[in-house]
Amino acid sequence: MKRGTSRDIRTANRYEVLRQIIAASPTSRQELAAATGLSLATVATLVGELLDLRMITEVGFEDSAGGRPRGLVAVNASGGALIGVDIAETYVRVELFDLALDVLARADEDMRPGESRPEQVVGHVAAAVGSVVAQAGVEGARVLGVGVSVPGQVDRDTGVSEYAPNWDWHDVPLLDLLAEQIAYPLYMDNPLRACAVAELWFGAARGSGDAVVVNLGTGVGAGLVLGGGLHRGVSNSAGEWGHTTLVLDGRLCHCGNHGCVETYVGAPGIMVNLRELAADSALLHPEDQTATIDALARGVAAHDPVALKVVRDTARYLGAGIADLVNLFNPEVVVLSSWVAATLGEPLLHEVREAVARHALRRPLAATQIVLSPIPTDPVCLGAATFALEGALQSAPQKRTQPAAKRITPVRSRAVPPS
Amino acid sequence: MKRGTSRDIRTANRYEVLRQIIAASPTSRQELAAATGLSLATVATLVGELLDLRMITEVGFEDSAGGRPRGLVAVNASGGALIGVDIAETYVRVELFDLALDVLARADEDMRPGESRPEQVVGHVAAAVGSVVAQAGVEGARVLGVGVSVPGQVDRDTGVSEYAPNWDWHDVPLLDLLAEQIAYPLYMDNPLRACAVAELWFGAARGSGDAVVVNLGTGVGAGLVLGGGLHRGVSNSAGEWGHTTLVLDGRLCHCGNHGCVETYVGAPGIMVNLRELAADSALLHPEDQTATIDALARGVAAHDPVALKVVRDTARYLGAGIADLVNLFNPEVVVLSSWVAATLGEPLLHEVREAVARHALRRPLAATQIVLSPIPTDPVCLGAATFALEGALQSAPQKRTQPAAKRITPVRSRAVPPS
DNA sequence: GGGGTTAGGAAAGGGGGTTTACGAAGTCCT
DNA sequence: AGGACTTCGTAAACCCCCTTTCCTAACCCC
Repeated sequence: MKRGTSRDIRTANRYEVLRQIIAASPTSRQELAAATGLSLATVATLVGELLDLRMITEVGFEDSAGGRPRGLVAVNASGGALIGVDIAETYVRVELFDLALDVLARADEDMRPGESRPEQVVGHVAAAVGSVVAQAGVEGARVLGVGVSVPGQVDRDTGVSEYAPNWDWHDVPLLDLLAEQIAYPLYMDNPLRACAVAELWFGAARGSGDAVVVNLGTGVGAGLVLGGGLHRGVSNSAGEWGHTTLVLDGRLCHCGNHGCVETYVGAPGIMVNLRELAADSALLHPEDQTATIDALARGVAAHDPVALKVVRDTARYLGAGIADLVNLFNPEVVVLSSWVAATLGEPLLHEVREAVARHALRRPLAATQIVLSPIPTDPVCLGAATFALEGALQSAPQKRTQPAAKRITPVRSRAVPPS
Repeated sequence: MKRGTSRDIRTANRYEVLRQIIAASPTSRQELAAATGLSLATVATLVGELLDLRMITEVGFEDSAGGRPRGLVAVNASGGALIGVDIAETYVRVELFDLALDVLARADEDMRPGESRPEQVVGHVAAAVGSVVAQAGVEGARVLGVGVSVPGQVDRDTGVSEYAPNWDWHDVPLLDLLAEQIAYPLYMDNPLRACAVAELWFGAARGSGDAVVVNLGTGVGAGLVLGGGLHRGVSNSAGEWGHTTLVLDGRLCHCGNHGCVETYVGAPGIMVNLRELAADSALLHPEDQTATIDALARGVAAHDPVALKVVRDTARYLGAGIADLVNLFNPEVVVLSSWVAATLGEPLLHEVREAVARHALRRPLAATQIVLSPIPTDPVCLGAATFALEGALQSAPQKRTQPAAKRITPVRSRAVPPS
C-alpha cells in the first residue's frame, strides 16, 4: 500500500488548474482560485509554472470593477501536441491533439483478422503516428507524449500488455517495442480507463469526486473515478464490469460464464436482443455491429416499434446493472460513453434513467445524475492523449524561481589583522 | 469535491502507526518504520505524540546486535476507554473497550417490536452505556468517545439518521438526542462501515490498499476500502450491495425489486434456500434466523446432505456476487464478515472460493484473497468503537514540543552610546 | 493628478516528511 | 577497566506544499 506525499497534492492541484483553464479558456486567476478552492497565491504559482511550460499563455486583460484589470490566461494551443492511440481489435486509430485538445490530425489503419502479432500492430501504430505528425506539420520537438490504449490487462508502469483477449497476447512488452520506433515519451493503459480519464478531464465527470463511466461498445466496462482520481485496483484491472452476472444462468458469454452484462448491453448483445424480438427484422445486419446499431438509432427516430422495444429492453438490462453501480458506489454522476451510447443517444438515456429509477435505492439515486458523454470525438483517443498530458505535467519541473546565485559573504572579508 | 491537505497525510500516518502498534504490541520504532515505510524520524515524532496522548507506553528494551537497545512501545491498554454501540432492529449492544481493543464490559438491551420511537432507542443506549462504564469501573474522564452504529442511511457529520428502514425513521437527529444523555464525544455511522473499519484496523484488511468487506447478516452489504480508506460515496451511502440484482426477475425483496443478492445470501434468504430444498427439514426454525443458521452449521459439521447442499447453493449465489466485486474493484482481499459468515465459517468459505473462481476473471482473481474475518468479537461494536478512536486521534493536539519561551535578544542591549 | 480599488507577486509562516549530525547506551576487545 | 565499535533516538536543518500578509502595479473616478 503506497502512501501519499505532499508532492501528490501539488500534482493534483496542477491537474485541477489546467483542467479548469482548458474548460473555461480564457479565464483569470481569480476565477481559477474560486473554482479550485485554492488560495490566490497558489493559483498564481501554478499558473506561473504552466506559463513556463508554455502550456498556457497570457491573452489579455479583463476589466475588474474599478481596480487593476485581471490578467487572462488561456490554453496555448500551439504550445505542444499530444498523440492518442486507440488500438482496437480491427483497427488502429491515432489522433494528434493540440493543447486545447482539438484534433489536428487523424490516421486510421485497418488490421486484417490475421494480423495479430505484436510487431504487426506496432508497425501500424508507428506508421499512423508518423502520419499524424507529418499531417499536422508540428515539429517533433513539440510532441509532449504519446498515450496508447490497448485492450485487456495492462501493466502501465512497465508498459506490458499482460493479456489481450482478442489476440491472445500474454505479457507482450508493447511499450518497449513501440519505443524502438517512436521517440516520444510513451504512456499506456486500456480503453476503459482512457474513457474514464477523458470524462474526468473534459467530460461529464469533471469536478466530481466520485463518478462511474460506463462504456458501451462491443465490450462493456466501467471506469471508476473515486476521490477525484481513477481507481485502478491492486493489479490495474478494476472496472471489469462487463462480466458482472446480470442474469444467473443467462446467455453464454465468451468469458465462459452465463448472463454477463456484456451479453445483454454490448453491441453484439443488443443484436441478440433484436434477434430474439424479431429475427427477420430489416434492422439487423448480422455481420455488422455498427450498421445494426445505426439502424436501430434511425428506427427509434422513426418510431419503429421494434427498434423502440429493443432499446427499451436493452435499457432495462443496462438500468438494472447501472442501478447496482449506483447503490454500490453512490457516485455523483454516471456517464454513458463509447460509440453505442453515442449512437443510441437520448432515447437510450431516457429509458435507462427510468430503468435505474425502478431498481436503485432512493437515497443514492437522488444523489446521482445519469448523463451521456458530452465528448464529441473518439473518447479513447482523447483519453489516451490525456495520459500523455498527465505524464507531461507530472514530469515537468516544479520550480520557476532560480535561486539567483545566492550571495555568500566571502569569508576573507574578515581581514587578517596586520601583525 | 474536497481537496486533500497535508494534514490528512499526518492523520493517515498516525492511524497507520497506531494500527501497527496495536497489531504487534510491543514493538520498536525500527519495526514501525519498516512496516509503515516512514522514516525513523517521523515514526519517532508520531510515537512521541501517541506517548503524550497516553495511548501507548514504553515497556522496556530489546537487544540490538551489539548496539544501544531498542526501546519498545506497547498499547497503553489502561490509557483510555472506547465505547462501541450497535443499534440493531431488535437489540442494542454496547461494549466498552480498553485501548488494546479488548472488551472490558458489555451490556445488551432487548427492544420489543413496538419500541421504535427514537427516544426509546436513545433510552436503551444511554442505559447500556451507563452500565458498561459502571461495570468497567473506569473513571468517566478516560472514556475517549462513543461510536454509534445505526442501520440505514446516516449523515455522520450532523449525526442525523436520515433513513432507517426497520423503524421507518426519517431524519432523526439521533446524535443530538444521545448527546443530551451521554457526555462523551459521539460518533456515528452505519454497521456496514463499522465492520469495514474494524477489518481495516484490526482484521483482514489491515495494510490493504483496496479491500471489500462483505457483510453477511440479516441484511447484506459491502464495505469498500479503497486507497487505504473507507469509500463513502457522495452521500455516505456507498456499499449498498445487498440490493444488487443477482437474478433478474428473481425473488421478491422487501426493497421492492426482484432478485437482490440479499434475498439469496442474507439469513432470511438462506432460510428460503433451505425451504426450497427441503421444506420440512428439521434444520428449519421458521421464526428464528439464528437458530436456523446454527442448525445449518451443525448439519454441515455432521455431513448432513441437506445442510451441505444449502451451503453450497448459498455459496453459489454469494460467489457469483463476490466475483462481480472482484472484477469491478480488483481488491487485494475480500473479507467475509458478520454473524452468518462467522457461524457457517470454513465450509462456506471453501464453497465461496470455488464459486468465485468459476465466475471471476482470471487476472483479478489471482490478485485477490478471500478470507473469513479474523475478528472474534462483535465486529459492529468494535468498528463503532474504532470510529471513536479515529475521532480521538484526529482531534488530538498535533505538537508535543513547546517553544521553550523563545529567547529574544532584548533590543535595548544595543546600548545608547554616551554622548 | 491624487485617492480609491483591485490584481498579483514576494516574503513570511505553518504543516509535513526526510536527511544529517550527534549524544546516549549498550557490546566487544584488549 | 578502558577504549573502540555499534546501534538507537532525538534535534536541527532542509525541502516541499499551501496560506496569509504585505506591498506594489495598474486601473477608475473625481
